[in-house]
Amino acid sequence: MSDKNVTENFITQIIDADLESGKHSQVMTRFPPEPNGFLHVGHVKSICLNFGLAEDYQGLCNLRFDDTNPAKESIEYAQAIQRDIEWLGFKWNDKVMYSSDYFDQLYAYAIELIEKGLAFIDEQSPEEIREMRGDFTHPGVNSPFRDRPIEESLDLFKRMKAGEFEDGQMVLRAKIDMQSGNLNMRDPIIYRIKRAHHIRTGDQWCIYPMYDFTHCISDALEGITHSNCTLEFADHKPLYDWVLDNITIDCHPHQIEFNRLNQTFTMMSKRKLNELVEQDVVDGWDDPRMPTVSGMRRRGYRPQSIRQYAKKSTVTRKPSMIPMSMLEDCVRQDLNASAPRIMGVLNPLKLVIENYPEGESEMITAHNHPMDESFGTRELPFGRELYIEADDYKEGANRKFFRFTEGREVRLRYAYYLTCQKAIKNEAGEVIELRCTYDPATKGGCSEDGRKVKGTIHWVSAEHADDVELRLYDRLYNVVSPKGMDDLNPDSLKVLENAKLEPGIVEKSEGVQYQLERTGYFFRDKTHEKDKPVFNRIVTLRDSWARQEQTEEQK
RNA sequence: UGGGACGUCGUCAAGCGGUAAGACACUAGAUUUUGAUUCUAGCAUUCGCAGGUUCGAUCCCUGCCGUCCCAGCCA
Repeated sequence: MSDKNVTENFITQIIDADLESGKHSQVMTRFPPEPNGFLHVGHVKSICLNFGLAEDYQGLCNLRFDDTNPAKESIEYAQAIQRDIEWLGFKWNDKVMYSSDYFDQLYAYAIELIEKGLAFIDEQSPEEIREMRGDFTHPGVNSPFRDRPIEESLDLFKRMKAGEFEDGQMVLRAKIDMQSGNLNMRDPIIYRIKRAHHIRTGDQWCIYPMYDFTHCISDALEGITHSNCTLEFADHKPLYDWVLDNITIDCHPHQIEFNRLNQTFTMMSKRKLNELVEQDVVDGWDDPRMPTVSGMRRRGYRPQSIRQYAKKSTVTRKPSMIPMSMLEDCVRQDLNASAPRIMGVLNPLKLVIENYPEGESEMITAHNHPMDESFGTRELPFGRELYIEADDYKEGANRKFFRFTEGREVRLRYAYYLTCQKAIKNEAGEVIELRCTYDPATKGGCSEDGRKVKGTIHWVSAEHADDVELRLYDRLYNVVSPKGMDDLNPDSLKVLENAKLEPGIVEKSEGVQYQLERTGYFFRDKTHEKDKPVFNRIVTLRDSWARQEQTEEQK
C-alpha cells in the first residue's frame, strides 16, 4: 500500500502539471467547514483530500471556518470540528483561520466594486428580487436601482454598515448579467444586513458578506493554490472567478470541483441529521449509528480505517454511491490486525459439565491474537458451569451444523472437547440448560487420537464472567438513499442486557477495540447502565454460515 | 424549453489511439482450535446508443439518448 494519503486522481494530475509548469512551487489547500453542525463521513472525504494533498506534496492546508452566517453558527460546533479533524490525524497550518478574520478586507473590496460601478445597493424586497431574477426559462430583469449613481450606492453601503437600516431593507449586489443562463451571475447578492451575534466578532457587524463573495477572496488572501470543493459548486465558479478578476488582488486560486461521498443507507444532510438529534431519535450527534465522525469514534472505528475508506472512495467528477460494505471492509481489515481477541457471550445458555468435579476450577491459556504472537497470551478460568452462546445449540441439527446438538462433540476454544448429553427445557419448551461431559485428555482443545472435531465455540466461566450490556447496531436507515424519518430502520439498535464477558477485560477496556471471537468487534461505550459497563458492537465478523443458512431458508 | 456536469461489471474505478487494471460485493473450492483470517479460481469479446475519421477507437469527431446539479438576503 502506498504511503500517500490520496490516490492519483484528476486533481493530482492538475497539481503535477502546475508544479511542472512552474505555476506553483508549493501546494496550499484549505478545508472550509461552516461551524453549523458536526462533521460526517462525507466531510471526511474532503478533509482527507485537502489535508492529504498538503501532506503528499509537502504543502500546507488551512482549516478555515466559513463563518459568514451568524444565525446558524456556534462555538461548540467549531470546537467539535477541530476535535474531529485532530482525531482523524490531520494538522492544519499555523492557527485556525476564520472568514470573519477578513471582514474588514472584504468590506474594502466591496467598496472597490461599488467604486468601479460593478456593485450597487438594491432596495427591492426579497420577494421582488426573487421575481426579477427570473428562472431557468426566463431571463432576469434589471433592478430599478441597478443604475443608481455610484456615490449613492457608496453612501448607502456605508450607512448599511453603520446600522442605519433594518434587516432585509437593502442588499449589495454585484452588477453582472441578468440575462445569464447561470442564475448565480444574475446580479448576485454579496452583502446583506443581518443583526445576529457572531461567534467571533460579536455585535461589531450588522452586515455580512455572502459565501460567493467571501470564499474566493478568503482563498486568495491565504494564497490557496487549489480550492477543492464539491460538484454542486461548479455553477458558482464563474462568480468565483468574476470577483477575483474585478478586484485588486494578486492571487487567483483554481477552484476544482470533485464528487462528494454518498454512501448507501446513509443520511448526509446536516439538517436532517440535526433533526434526529433534536427529536431524540438517536443519542446525540455521537450516537454510534450516526455517520458523524464523533459517532464513528464512539462506535469504535479507528481513524486509520476511516482514512483508508476515504482514500478508496476515489476523487472524480462523477456522482457516486459507495456501498457501506466498503466502509465495513476497511474497518474489518484494520481491526483484524489490531484488535486483541477475547471471549464473550451475547445470549448466555448455561452449560453444566456433569463429569467435572464440583467446586473445582482451573486456568486455561488463550492466545490474544491468532496471527500475531506479540499480543501474548492470557489465562482464563474454566469450571463445571459455563455459559455458551444460545445459538450454539440446535435441536435435531444436521451434519452441516458444527455446533452442539444432542450427542455431538464440540471443542470449547482453548479448553476441552465436550459432548452434549442432554438439553433441559423449561415448561415453555425452551432450552435453558445443556448437560455435557468433557474429555479430560483434550485439554487445550486437541486430542492425541487425532479425532476430528469440526466445531469450535466460545464460552465463559459462569462463576467468573462479568455482566455487561452489549449494543448491537444495524444500519440507521432501511433505504439505500434515505430521504427522511420514514426510512429509518426500526431495528437499528438491539440491546443485550444479559451478556457475559470473560473476566479481566472490563477494567482495562477503555479505548481498546476487542474482537469477541466468532461474533464481532466491540468497543467500550462512555455510558453505564445499571452498574453494567456498556460495549458497542463496531462491526460483525463476516459470517458465511449465517449467509448459507439464509440462502437455504430462501430455497 | 436556460445554464453546468457526467455516462467503462451489481457498486466504485483505471484507462489519455494499439486491442478492458484494481477494489467492494457475489459464486465455487482449499486451509483453519474464530463457519473469522488466509489462499485459489470464477465474475464486462466489451466501454449509454448510432454514425464518422483511422490499418486500428473505451479513448478523436458528429448526432442522439440517459442521469445529476442550479431559481436562499444558506454554505
